Amino acid sequence: MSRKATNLTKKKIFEYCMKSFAENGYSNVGLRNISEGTKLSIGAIYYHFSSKEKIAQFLYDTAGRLILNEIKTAVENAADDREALKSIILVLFKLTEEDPYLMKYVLYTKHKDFLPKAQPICSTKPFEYIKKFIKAKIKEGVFEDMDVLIASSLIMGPIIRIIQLRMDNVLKGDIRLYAESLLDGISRSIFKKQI
Amino acid sequence: MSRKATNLTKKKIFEYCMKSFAENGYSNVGLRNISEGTKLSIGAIYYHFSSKEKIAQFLYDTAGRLILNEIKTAVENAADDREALKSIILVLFKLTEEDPYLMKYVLYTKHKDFLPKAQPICSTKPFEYIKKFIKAKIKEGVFEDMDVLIASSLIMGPIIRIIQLRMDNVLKGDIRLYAESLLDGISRSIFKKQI
DNA sequence: ATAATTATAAAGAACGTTCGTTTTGTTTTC
DNA sequence: GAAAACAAAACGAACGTTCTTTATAATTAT
Repeated sequence: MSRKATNLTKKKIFEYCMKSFAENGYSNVGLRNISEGTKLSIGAIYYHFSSKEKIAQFLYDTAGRLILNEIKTAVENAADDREALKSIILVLFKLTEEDPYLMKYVLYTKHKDFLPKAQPICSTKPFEYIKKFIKAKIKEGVFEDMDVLIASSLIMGPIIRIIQLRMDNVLKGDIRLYAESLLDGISRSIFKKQI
Repeated sequence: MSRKATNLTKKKIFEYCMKSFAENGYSNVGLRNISEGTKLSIGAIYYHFSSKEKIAQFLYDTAGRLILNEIKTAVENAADDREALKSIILVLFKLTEEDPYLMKYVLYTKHKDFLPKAQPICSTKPFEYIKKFIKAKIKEGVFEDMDVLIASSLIMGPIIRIIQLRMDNVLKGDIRLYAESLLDGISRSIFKKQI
């Protein structure tokens, strides 16, 4: 089956580039690096991707889609609002622990460097979805009444920061252990007080 | 005055590179770009900096020192703890508005890409200083008792996030207008409740 | 069913550019 | 006239991409 073989090599390119771009930066990874790392010829790589930029494009789209799906199902299956928030934290923390290169690629790579019409990370699909969720909760009166971007920053800011601390190896252990404590802090900052 | 002329051209290189690295990314800015942008020859640039990497190194150190000083004086002159926190926010927001390229360079540039033994942003001097401040406040019982890195994330995470939203032009206006609202949120998450 | 043909997949050398750096030379400044 | 400041050409290496060739698999014809 040639199709299967094709997909396998494409996956090999995908995985190596995700890892290498995340670790070394897009500009520091050349076609010859990719060729060595995947044990494929440059010709083979160009057979599957028409340019280096297309690889990055593909990584970006795939990563975005994956994260969005994970968050979506987590939020939709949550019992209440606090659980939904917890789910978001845990999904992102889980991805950080189990697929760190994906997370590094998404959060660290300056996509503007190679994607011509770059949408900043914060305008990407997963974050747009979360923003909508927050907007709804403010309208419902669950969250304190404030600018949605402030609320979004109060929620996502600390989460992303912890993830970065983990990726920079400042935090050495599994960050899922911090989820509850972080959730407490975030909750205090945005949930409306009970009277 | 030859020394003065030297410092002027060095400053010209400094300022153009700060702006250009921040906007286009270190790897996308070549010596020929710098030469054009500064109206200096490549030889002149190499007379002042022994390598391209040294320029980035110099920018990094200068920016770090500048931010640290601004934060230090702001915190030391604050009347109380809440004011200190507010000062940190306002100093960083002010820098974002008045020196956006410096802020972009510090927050966006992947320093690991060109600085061999890269210390992550979070371990940089200004952030270390803030971490110490937070640690003290936890010990004093001013902040809730929690892991210092969690507290640090709850404080710095939202601030940095707002700054990024501004730099990505998602937030269009002066972010200092959001300082109070952000401070409220952050305060709720970390200050110990009064009984 | 086997042979011929055609796509597909992969290899690797070669191309033209651009990169950071070096070298050599010229103009200033004291 | 010596040192400092700048200019500009040239260097080798590395870059992304293209081109030509070869092996393998799939399809068709006999």
